[in-house]
Amino acid sequence: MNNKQELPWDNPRFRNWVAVARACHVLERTLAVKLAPLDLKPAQLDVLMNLYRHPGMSQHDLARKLLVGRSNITMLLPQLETRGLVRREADEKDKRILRLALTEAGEALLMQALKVHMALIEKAMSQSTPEQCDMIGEQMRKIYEVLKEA
Amino acid sequence: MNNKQELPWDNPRFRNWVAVARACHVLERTLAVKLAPLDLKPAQLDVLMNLYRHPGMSQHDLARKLLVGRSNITMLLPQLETRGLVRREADEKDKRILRLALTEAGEALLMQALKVHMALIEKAMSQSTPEQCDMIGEQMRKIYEVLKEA
DNA sequence: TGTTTATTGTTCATCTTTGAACTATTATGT
DNA sequence: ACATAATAGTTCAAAGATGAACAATAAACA
Repeated sequence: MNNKQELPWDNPRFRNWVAVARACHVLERTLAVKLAPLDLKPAQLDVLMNLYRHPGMSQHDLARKLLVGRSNITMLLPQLETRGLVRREADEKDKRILRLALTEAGEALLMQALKVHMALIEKAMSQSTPEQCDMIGEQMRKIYEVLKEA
Repeated sequence: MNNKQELPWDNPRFRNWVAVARACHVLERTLAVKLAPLDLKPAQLDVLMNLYRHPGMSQHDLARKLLVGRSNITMLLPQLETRGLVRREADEKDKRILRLALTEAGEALLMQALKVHMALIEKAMSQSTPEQCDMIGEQMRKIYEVLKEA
């Protein structure tokens, strides 16, 4: 029995995916540093971004979008609410649900943070041609679809 | 002053990078689930993989490879050492350094874990043609190089 | 209607991760 | 040689993430 059949490192798919993971990791890390002056962490930025795009989301919806547990959201939101960045109000029809939205301050801070985030992504993705960039996005969306219900 | 200049979501680079991040996140999450039967976490697998490829590494080297702090390694290794997966021995010339290597058991477990990891990556990357796959890897390596010293 | 099942959000104990301060050892510069 | 700086690893306290158990509410169904 040959345990070393074909080492993963000889497999292009493996090597290339490792590169993807490393690029992600280093960008996330860099983002955390650049976001520090705004007193914002990547996870918090993710929340603000999603609330901007989908105002009125429930915490459950948000958790699913962010691929984290509901308890994570519960722990994350009070910080943002206390800072006056996020508003939380009970749904009229379904008293279980809390509807989430950005405040003006939240939106303003988001815009600042987006500049930082955008600059970083520009730096990263400007390595590729527009065609390459779109192709990468397309493949990644496929991967997400394939894996999300596995 | 126009705060909404061009919203990031209108920018292909932004949207495509978000897709990359999401794909990474969901694959990492799935890997954690599939690795659970081996009582191994993704972070631990990363350690085993690196020690397999670079036996004799120091903890400092390992931390840099994994993009984590040194203290993280200090907390991570004793678990693996106690389970008999990793060996740690002092360097002769430089008494500060601990040289790391896999044990036989560590290598055996790594091979099992790699099958799981490989299967997952196959599932993800088989969405793309070999050319697309290589291109993605190439671009991601560029991104890593650009960002790692920023 | 009344009972059972699902869903939303919270709590809590546990495990990770992190960075700053610390010790021990080696390198550097005078 | 001696003082200073740099490096490897550890410790520790604080912050984050996770999942199971729970309370409140709503939905399903008999």
